[in-house]
Amino acid sequence: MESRPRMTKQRQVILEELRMMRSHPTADELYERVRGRLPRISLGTVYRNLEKLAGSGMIRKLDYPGSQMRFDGDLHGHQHIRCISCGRIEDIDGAPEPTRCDRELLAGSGYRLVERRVEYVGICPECDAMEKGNQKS
Amino acid sequence: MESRPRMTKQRQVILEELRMMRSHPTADELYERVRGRLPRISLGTVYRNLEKLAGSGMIRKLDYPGSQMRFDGDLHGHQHIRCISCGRIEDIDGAPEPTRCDRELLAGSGYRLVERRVEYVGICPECDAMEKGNQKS
DNA sequence: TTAATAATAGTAACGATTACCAATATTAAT
DNA sequence: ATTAATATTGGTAATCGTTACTATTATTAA
Ligand SMILES: [Mn+2]
Ligand SMILES: [Mn+2]
Ligand SMILES: [Zn+2]
Ligand SMILES: [Zn+2]
Repeated sequence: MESRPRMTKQRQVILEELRMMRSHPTADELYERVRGRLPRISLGTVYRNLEKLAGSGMIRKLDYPGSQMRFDGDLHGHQHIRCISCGRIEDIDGAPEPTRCDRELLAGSGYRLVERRVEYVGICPECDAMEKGNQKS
Repeated sequence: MESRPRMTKQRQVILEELRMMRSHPTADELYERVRGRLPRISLGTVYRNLEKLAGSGMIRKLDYPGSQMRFDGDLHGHQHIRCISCGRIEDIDGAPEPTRCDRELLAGSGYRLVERRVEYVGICPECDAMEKGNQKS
């Protein structure tokens, strides 16, 4: 009835490569990377394994609105900021997400609060410089 | 060079219907609704107009991770909570989004903070009751 | 009216993700 | 090592929300 996961070469390499990267790659970015070591791997396998690994808590899946999913091999508690210009996601080390008057705010809704996500959106230094360069007005 | 928007029957009806609805419909939900008044309208027209209306600030576009876009005809400043079970989005009237130690947190990143989104995720009363009913264990 | 051109309906294309399936690799037991 | 059970794979097709295309129509200002 139950099914034990098997540590395949593909799963191993995907996990290793993701942990090596400091960035937060999309599935196909990671796919390209992994192909360096396993040229015959398929994109579907990458998706499948990322899903499994995220499900078992070995990696983090980051899904932000309006962009494809990204993955994080760093389980250390940290926040992220996303660049609205290029989509890059950077780590923010620091205090865990704060909580406050949320209870009061939600009191009337009848909802059972499961998660409170704080999403930071900004412009990364590179894009900022670029925008300042191409100023039209 | 410049282009002035035209108030077509379709745009008018889409805006009216969205403003009437208290829910936060997806494009195709709104499409079904609008077809009651304009049977020959196409889904593409609904998408196109929602985009235009959102761009000009006449409606709000809500894009949450992992689900299709939703739209809000209510411009009054308010927050939302989304049910992770059924996807429904409900209004939360109350204080505007708080801000605090964010500056400090972001100081080291070099990013220019554009927006700080607080997303509430929970279980709506209906889904909560349903889950309590279908308990397996 | 007229002319200029947004906007439309219908449909095809897109891109990220998932589903399918016969072949293969991993695991645990022999 | 051999085996048997089955999780996983590679390759590909399908899905689904959304966007792009295009000939035709409707809106606007003159
Ligand atoms: Mn990270
Ligand atoms: Mn709302
Ligand atoms: Zn950037
Ligand atoms: Zn619900």
